[in-house]
Amino acid sequence: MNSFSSLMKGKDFHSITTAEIAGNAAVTEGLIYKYFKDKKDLLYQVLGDHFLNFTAKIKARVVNEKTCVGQLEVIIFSSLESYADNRVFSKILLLEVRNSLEFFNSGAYGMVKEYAANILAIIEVGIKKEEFKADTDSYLLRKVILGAIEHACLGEIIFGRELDIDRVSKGIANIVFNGVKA
Amino acid sequence: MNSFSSLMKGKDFHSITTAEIAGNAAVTEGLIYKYFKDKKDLLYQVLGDHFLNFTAKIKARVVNEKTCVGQLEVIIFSSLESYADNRVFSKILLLEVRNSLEFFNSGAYGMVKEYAANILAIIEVGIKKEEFKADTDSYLLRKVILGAIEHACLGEIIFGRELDIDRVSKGIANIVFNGVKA
DNA sequence: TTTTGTGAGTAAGTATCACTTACCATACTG
DNA sequence: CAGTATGGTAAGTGATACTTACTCACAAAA
Repeated sequence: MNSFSSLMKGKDFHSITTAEIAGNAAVTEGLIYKYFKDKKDLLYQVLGDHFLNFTAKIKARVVNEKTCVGQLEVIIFSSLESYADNRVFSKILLLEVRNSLEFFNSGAYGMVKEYAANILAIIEVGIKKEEFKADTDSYLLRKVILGAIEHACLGEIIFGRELDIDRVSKGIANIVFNGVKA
Repeated sequence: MNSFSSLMKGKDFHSITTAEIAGNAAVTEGLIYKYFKDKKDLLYQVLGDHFLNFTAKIKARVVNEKTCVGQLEVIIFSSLESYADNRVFSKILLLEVRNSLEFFNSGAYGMVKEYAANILAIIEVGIKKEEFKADTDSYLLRKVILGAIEHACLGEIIFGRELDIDRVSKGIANIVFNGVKA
């Protein structure tokens, strides 16, 4: 998994060969298949590993926030931060796993679902506590937030652009919470 | 291209073989390489084809709208509609092409850039015309809109869920323009 | 002390593909 | 009619994900 992770820093999943992974780990190709069902399974397990840290960090920060607005702001900031700090993680999650249906039966996807469910719960509490408008569509709000986060990172991941996490996270929160209409 | 397109309805890019594409088109594998540099080039050309219709439809509709808010609403609605009506197009654009850097040198990506540039231009006019707050970050607003559109379609594309285009497009516009804070 | 079982590891395949090469035939064009 | 694109094929080839059959170390059991 370490060998694969470090190779992912430099190229995409498809252009990394099993021979390379094995060579880089100083074992033979066959051994990979003692521990992983196939190459994709290795990918999903590496993603799952990263996702554990990702959610742990977010959870630890969210508990310090009293308001739902504050909690969502923390989630937006922390997500952007994780994506920016961890290229391999974000490359896998945003660019590599989605094109194959297998992923959605993997353990890693279970964690994604949990993360998403958590956001939804916060939004629903926010509506009850009247922080948000009563007619807010919670699923849709989640989509807008998640979509904005992911799209904001794409340029950084694909072209290696710099991302001003603080500015972008505040900007997204501002648009979503207050709107842009004059 | 037709043969490949119809195969894409059922499975993902990687699990479609050149033999299948050729067989389905009743030609031999070699012929594919007379017209396309490689398998990915075929993918990009199919995407480019679809993208032409996509942008044509949007442009025709946008000219009928006077306000920038109205224009953006039309873009959101039309984008969702195209994604929903054309599974192959959206699968390719949202799930298949991004994982490889080659795409960003392809002609299809040029069209994506144009579409994105168009949205940015509308936002900037909107700021000047004071439809939007003066301190609106136009790039960020575009990211939020595009991210929301794309994320809203993912469930539909991946799991085949139904998408209520009218409700979702109105919902996205409402969140982005008016915000959700009570 | 002997036996048995198991996990770590390997070497040498094999099947599948994307892609190439060397041809063939037909229609148009100067 | 010669020459040359154009549309097409058949038969490779090399890379690569995955498999198989095997060794070895070593620990627990007998």
